[in-house]
Amino acid sequence: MSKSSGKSSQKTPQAIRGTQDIFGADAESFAFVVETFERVRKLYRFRRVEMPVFEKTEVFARSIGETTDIVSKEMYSFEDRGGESLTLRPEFTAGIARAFLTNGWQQHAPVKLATHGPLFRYERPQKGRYRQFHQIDAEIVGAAEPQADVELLAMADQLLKELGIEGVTLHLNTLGDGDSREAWRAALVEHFRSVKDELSEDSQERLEKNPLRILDSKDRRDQKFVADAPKIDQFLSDDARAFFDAVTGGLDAAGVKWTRAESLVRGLDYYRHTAFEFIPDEGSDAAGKLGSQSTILGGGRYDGLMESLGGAATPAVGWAAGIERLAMLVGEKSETRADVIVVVENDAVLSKGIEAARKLRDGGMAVELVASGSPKKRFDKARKENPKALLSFDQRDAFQSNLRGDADVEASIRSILNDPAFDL
RNA sequence: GCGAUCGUAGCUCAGUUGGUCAGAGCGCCGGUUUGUGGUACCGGAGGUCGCGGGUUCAAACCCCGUCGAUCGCCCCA
Repeated sequence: MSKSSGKSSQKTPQAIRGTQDIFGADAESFAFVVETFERVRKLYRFRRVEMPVFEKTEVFARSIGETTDIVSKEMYSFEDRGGESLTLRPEFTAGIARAFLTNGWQQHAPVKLATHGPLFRYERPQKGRYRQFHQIDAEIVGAAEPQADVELLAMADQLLKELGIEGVTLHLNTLGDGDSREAWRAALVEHFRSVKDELSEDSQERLEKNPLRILDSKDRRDQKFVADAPKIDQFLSDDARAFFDAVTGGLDAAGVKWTRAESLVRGLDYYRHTAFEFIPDEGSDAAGKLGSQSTILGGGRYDGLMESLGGAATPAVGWAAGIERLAMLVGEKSETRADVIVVVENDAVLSKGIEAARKLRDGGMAVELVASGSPKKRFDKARKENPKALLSFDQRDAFQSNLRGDADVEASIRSILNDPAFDL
């Protein structure tokens, strides 16, 4: 904005609530998370998949569960010009299931898939929570065996380690198979209904909508009833029991530390068997950085999902993690230093600066060219950036150059600009 | 949808019981030191103190509304 033009009378539009413009150190942390995920995912041979950001609304409505908050009030839905209801994806799993069915990926099953990108949920923004947020996601589709759960969790565990995130523990539970889950749910409803009047207002409502979530309640009034609520273990079929034992046994073999969380349930209707969340330990550094958003990676098995979309029964297991939350835990990632800053101290030698910068970049060096502003201040400006080497060009009586910096970088520069014209 | 806190230059913030309170640092622009130098000095641009009402002789400061941000509840990554 120049002095003569002054301020425009136009009002600058504001960013949409709950969206973010990520820049600088935060953007570096974000990129570090994604790059680490990409690296680890390849170690486990998960295949990259790109998904559309929006789908027909029914993809999410039918798979996630009509009564969940996500579907009933948190979706970004709109009609396209043909009058069809479309929705910006609130999660990855439903879209992946749809893609699996419509593209005939059964032929690849079991298939390990990984993706990442933006998701959208119409919620109140707060710490670590946005309306447009970003996740990394991993799924194994078409694998019924507990070994798939183990592999998936081992990858998650290794990812967190490679991100350098400490003080986080895998909380693990089983919801049993469909019948187990329903029996348990019925018993829970009965248990809590008998003390309904003593429950918190929120939990009285949960009793009708989503009784399993009463187990998660933070309200003191609910906790004593949660303690002696029926446990899923009482309702597990032999198969479900064996499945869970196989998962925990595999985790031990893989060296993944875990803890049983009997009251851990996930909000979405499609989960069966394994449910898990990586949660910061109480009082840990990580817990402090995340505020009230405690789960950094969560998922489970969703054997019933494909059928809800009209496909054949297909077992699958997956997880997702919020990139923003992970980025808060990986610490400051500073932007990389320049290898060289080329300073043009006199505009008469500008072309020489441009030429040198290009040649150095061709040679694989990260180069910044400083050639604007007060000529006398360019050098100091470059020094402040703390490059590995500093190359300055000037023209007084004659062209002259000056190079100083780390010995090895200096040597590379001299060999790349090995031309008398640069006077090195 | 509900609650709490906050909203002063591009950025981070000062502004005492309402009366030179429109400021500092950083950043930006220009200049000095006639120089091979990350330091210093001088000067400049830039703000209707989120917006709109109200109280008052007088409001950035008090009251109401509104918008926005932040944090929390619900829910969830």
